[in-house]
Amino acid sequence: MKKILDLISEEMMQAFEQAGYDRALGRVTLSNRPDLCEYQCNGAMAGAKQYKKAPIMIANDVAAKLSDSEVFEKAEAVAPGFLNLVLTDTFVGDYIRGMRAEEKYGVEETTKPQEIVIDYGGPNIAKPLHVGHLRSAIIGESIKRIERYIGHHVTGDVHLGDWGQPMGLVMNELKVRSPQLVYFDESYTGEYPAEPPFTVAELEEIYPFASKRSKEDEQYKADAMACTYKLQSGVRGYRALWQHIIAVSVVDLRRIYDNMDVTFDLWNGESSVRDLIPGMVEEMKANGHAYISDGALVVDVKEETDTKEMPPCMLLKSDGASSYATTDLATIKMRMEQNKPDALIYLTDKRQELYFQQVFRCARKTGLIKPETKLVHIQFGTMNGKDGKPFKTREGGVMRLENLIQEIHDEMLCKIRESRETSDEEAAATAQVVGLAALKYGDLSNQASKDYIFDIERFTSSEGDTGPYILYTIVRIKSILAKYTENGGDIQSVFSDIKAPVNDSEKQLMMELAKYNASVEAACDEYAPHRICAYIYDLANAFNHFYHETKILAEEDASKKAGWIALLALTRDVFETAIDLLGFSAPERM
RNA sequence: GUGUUCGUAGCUCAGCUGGAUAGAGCAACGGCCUUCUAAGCCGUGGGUCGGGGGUUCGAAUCCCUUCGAGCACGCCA
Repeated sequence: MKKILDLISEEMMQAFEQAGYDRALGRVTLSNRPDLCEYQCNGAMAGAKQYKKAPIMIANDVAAKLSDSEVFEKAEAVAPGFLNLVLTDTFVGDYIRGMRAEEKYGVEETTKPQEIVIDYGGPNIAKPLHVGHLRSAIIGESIKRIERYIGHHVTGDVHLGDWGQPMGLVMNELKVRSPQLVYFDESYTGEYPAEPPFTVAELEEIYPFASKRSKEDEQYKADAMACTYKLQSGVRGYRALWQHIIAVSVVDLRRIYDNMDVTFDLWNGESSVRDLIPGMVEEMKANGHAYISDGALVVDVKEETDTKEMPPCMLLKSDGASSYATTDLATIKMRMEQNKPDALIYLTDKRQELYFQQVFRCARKTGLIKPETKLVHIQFGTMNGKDGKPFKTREGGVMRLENLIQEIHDEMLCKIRESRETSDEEAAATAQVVGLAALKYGDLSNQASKDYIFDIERFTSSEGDTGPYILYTIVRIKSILAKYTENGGDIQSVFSDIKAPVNDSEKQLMMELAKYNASVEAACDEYAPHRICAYIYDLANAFNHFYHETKILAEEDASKKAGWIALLALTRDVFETAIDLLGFSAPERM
């Protein structure tokens, strides 16, 4: 279905053409003076030079051609040369009825579905998720859903950090605490126990402990590095123990991500590509891209047009160990082989911008990817506290993601208790749903690339541009529809009874609904979930205004009422689809 | 130092390829519940768009400059 702005522009372009002007001047935009008109066209002013005519004369010529338009109720030329436009009720009503008839409410699926791998989440094994992991998970999940909705084939990969020094640290500490474990007996040849010798809680306590000690104790650090080496070189017991660490961690990670409605198709990690690294490095050496510089093996990624220093991409450190870039490059190699992607998307903190430039250039230069493969780094800003500095706990430490979610949940529960009587069970369930929406909406409504201030009070409030406000609006619609059904109405039978709007607030609501396809497509093209947030916020305002002005269930004119119920059902469906793209859902009541 | 992002109302943020009086929300103040969820709606006050130049009929938006802040700059991931 064409976008409403395109349809209107088409009508306007015809008028420009008929009046003897360049049709390209007929592009229409949303009005920036809603008190004067709904849409506007500034083409007459843009064309003034070209035709050596006063803009207002051009505008008058064009307006004359639109006097009997079926699209424009009013097309008025105003000084100095604006064309102020108001749509006909019929045109708006027809457009909305058209939306209702389509499965995706006017959004057109792409004609060229792409294979996309999106790399987000990025948790580390044996380390608890903290607030730094929040944005990657939330934004990545939303972008994945949006790209899928538009028709691409998307694979989400969590890309675990499961192969570096942290693994050695944890294993070494386990060895210090329980040297008798069979995993450390290198002469042991039997089966290893199926049960892990530790719990998640222990694991999470061990890592920070070991990390701290390794910075103070040289010998300890050396032992840990030896453990890392034994793991990476495949010593049986260490591999078995490592498997346990991964298994225990992943169960816990899945639980937390599940609670956030974040799901991954692949749970690959850095270790998944360990066997690809030597071959890849050899290849890069052989084809002359990689060379030794300051003892390290690097690939030059400078380009002529660079205005800044561009350090080379490092494949092997001077001690011969692989680095972050090496596993990322090997992962690209693996994905090219397994997924044959048209695009690879990464979500990380914006501080990694330069790093990803290096990796991307290296991948292109060395032919790891096809020339037409898109590499996209979506970078996001920091989540800050009210002081504008990176978010910390009251004690000044890094806050665990679980604790953050718990705080939101508790705050939400409080608000529910204040506003209405419910069972404990329902209150808890509602707090869960609304809290998640508050958190996700609070994050996604900001432009991803910018830092933002995390404020529980603000995010959980139902006033203003917040998740709870959106959900409350949806709940109001659902409530009316539920009552309509209770009173014997059948929503399905009036499904497509949408009529031309009868009052201004209804027309405003319809015009907001009509922007759905353009908003979703913009969000998709720009990888910008905040576009959808802005859209549903406007939609919620338009609906609440309409709701206030119009008594729907009390309406006696059956045909009018049927039209409104149909409009409400569409509004609800658009809302619920949109919030699903953002990664949350609405309760039935709140 | 080099590069990069940013600076819009007391606070948090919009502002699409330059266009008519710079928009929301929060906070403040004032209205609206016997009628579909008041977690709502309506209204009022509040801005030299960091400063200074320039391009343009027209600049928050484009260019230059200056001040201020964040971030990144080969062996951490």
